[in-house]
Amino acid sequence: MSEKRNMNEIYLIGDLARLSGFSIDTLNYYLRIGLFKAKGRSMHNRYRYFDNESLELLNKIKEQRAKHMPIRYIKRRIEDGIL
Amino acid sequence: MSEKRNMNEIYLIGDLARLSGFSIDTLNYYLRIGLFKAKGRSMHNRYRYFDNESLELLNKIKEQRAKHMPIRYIKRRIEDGIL
DNA sequence: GAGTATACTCAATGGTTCAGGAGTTAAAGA
DNA sequence: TCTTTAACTCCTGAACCATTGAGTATACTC
Repeated sequence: MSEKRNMNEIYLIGDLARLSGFSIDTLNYYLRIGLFKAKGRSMHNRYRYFDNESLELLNKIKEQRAKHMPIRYIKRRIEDGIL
Repeated sequence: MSEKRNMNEIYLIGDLARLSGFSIDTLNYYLRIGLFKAKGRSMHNRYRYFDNESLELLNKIKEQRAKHMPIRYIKRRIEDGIL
């Protein structure tokens, strides 16, 4: 009942933008610089898929950015598994 | 290693068409008449998601259609859990 | 044989995604 | 102050998806 993990939702970038509050442009930028990655991709049209884990990460990124933490530091924290 | 189930792939209709051999038009028709259903949908753009289970069902449908089994019978078999 | 049903197939419209590149604004550095 | 850098933001073109409605070929029914 109170399980929060594994809702198994799937999102495309537009959903992720709506749910995270970031603009699609910002998300594309973040993807371009490798701040976060898609969980999968359509082989047919290269559309990217995301899930709730992507969303959780974006929420953390949002918090950090709200505190003016530079992206390069956020990126390192993610890579180091701290975030 | 030899697990065949739960590959966790996600497909859009174009992928499904390529993988199943049905045309997108045919798949849209099958969806329209309810022969099979999408596993999910983007709330943002209403794109439909499918998975390997969808693909397996389509392969069964393909077999039946190859034997000229009318769609209404196939549909009933699916509903009855026979197929 | 004419009419109907089945199973697609095609076409049009509108919104979405991607990739790439260029523009912008504010802050930091020299 | 002038120049860079950071972090977006905007734009374009090609491909894709959804929906709707109309067209078609074959099979079935009367």
